[in-house]
Amino acid sequence: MQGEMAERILKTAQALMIERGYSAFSYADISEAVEIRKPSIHHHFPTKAGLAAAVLRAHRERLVEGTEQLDRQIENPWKRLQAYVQYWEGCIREQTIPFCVAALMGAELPSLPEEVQAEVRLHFKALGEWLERTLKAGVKMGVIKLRHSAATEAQTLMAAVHGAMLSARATGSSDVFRVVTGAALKRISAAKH
Amino acid sequence: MQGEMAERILKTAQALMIERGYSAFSYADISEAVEIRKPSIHHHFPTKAGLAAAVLRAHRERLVEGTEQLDRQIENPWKRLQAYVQYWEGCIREQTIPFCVAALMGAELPSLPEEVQAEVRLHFKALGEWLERTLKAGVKMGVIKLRHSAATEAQTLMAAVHGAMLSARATGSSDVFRVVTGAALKRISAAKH
DNA sequence: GTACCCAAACCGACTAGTTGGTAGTCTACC
DNA sequence: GGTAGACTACCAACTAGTCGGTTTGGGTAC
Repeated sequence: MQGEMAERILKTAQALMIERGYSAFSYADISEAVEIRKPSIHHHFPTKAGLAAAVLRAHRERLVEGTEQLDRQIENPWKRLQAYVQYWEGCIREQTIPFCVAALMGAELPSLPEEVQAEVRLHFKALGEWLERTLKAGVKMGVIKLRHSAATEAQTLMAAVHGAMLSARATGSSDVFRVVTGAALKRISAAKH
Repeated sequence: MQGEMAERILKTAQALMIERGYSAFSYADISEAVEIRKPSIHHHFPTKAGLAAAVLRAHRERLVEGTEQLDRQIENPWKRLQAYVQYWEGCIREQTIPFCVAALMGAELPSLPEEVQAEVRLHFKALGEWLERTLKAGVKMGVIKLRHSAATEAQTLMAAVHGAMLSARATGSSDVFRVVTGAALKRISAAKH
């Protein structure tokens, strides 16, 4: 991919975007955290919009890679969804990645540069498609049962995850996230409970 | 409450906050929209944090008034929840209030002034409590049936609404919101479907 | 070996514009 | 004559981004 410094800038930018959103982080903030002069950041990422888009692109690539790995390693589609949700619960609990960058950018969407908006939309599309695919596979295997269309249930699940993230941030506790997403998964499980 | 100009500033500030979030709107923006000089805004709202807090306070007061009205006018608790959701669906469809200010501020919470953070938390608390109260009343009346505790189901419903708002903004369509919240309501309805 | 070239990485100094906020003044009204 | 509301003029701090220049390490021709 790119050099080590570019990688460090990307990582720091993501952390700042997650903490503050797009317009509340600056090149000066990154400069301080990465210990590099401000103009040098422009050398790696000429514009702020380009940097934010790169952060989102990397985030989406990790999503795709992560879900593909789940598809390979876990046979049961319901447990794949559980693993996805548990991954986020860990991130929120440990405060390593306390929010999804793309979801946060989604909230600020109208004020974002077109370049960044496009990346946000791609993330929602990619996540929605994986959820729908996985739900359908679960129904086929008899481990998931749905009351509505797979598309609707996928959107419902995504909304539950994003909404639970919001509540977790507002209340300052990962418990809400665990409880809400846990209930959402239980609801579509075909196993008796 | 206050004077007419203060009211206009509040209204404009809310619209800007909903569109852009906290840090991406400025006194200059309000000045242009309301047609008043920038320092005159400081006369009504000395600080930006105070203005944002006032916007959230007003928003919460409308929430409390609105839900109290629903409690009085609609006997069936399930239909009260439906009315609440339909209100938002209309706002999103007509793009009058395309997002909940408090939810958006919740996403940006860590970067907000303490004063504003407190108001955001109060909103989540007030909404959660009304949802829980209404769910319990519905169970008592036999129009709602729950699979989990009322507290969990209230948090689930709130997450569905906020997550659906996010998806609606990201996709630019109110359909997602209608479908997701519709499914969430159907799920807790005691009526056969 | 060494003289040369090049591109990537980096930096100090700077720009034009914006930010939230202040000081002091003017005016209209009770 | 006091007060509320609005104004002009201003401030220091910060914003993304630019400019010209230096350092560095790797290739390459002689």
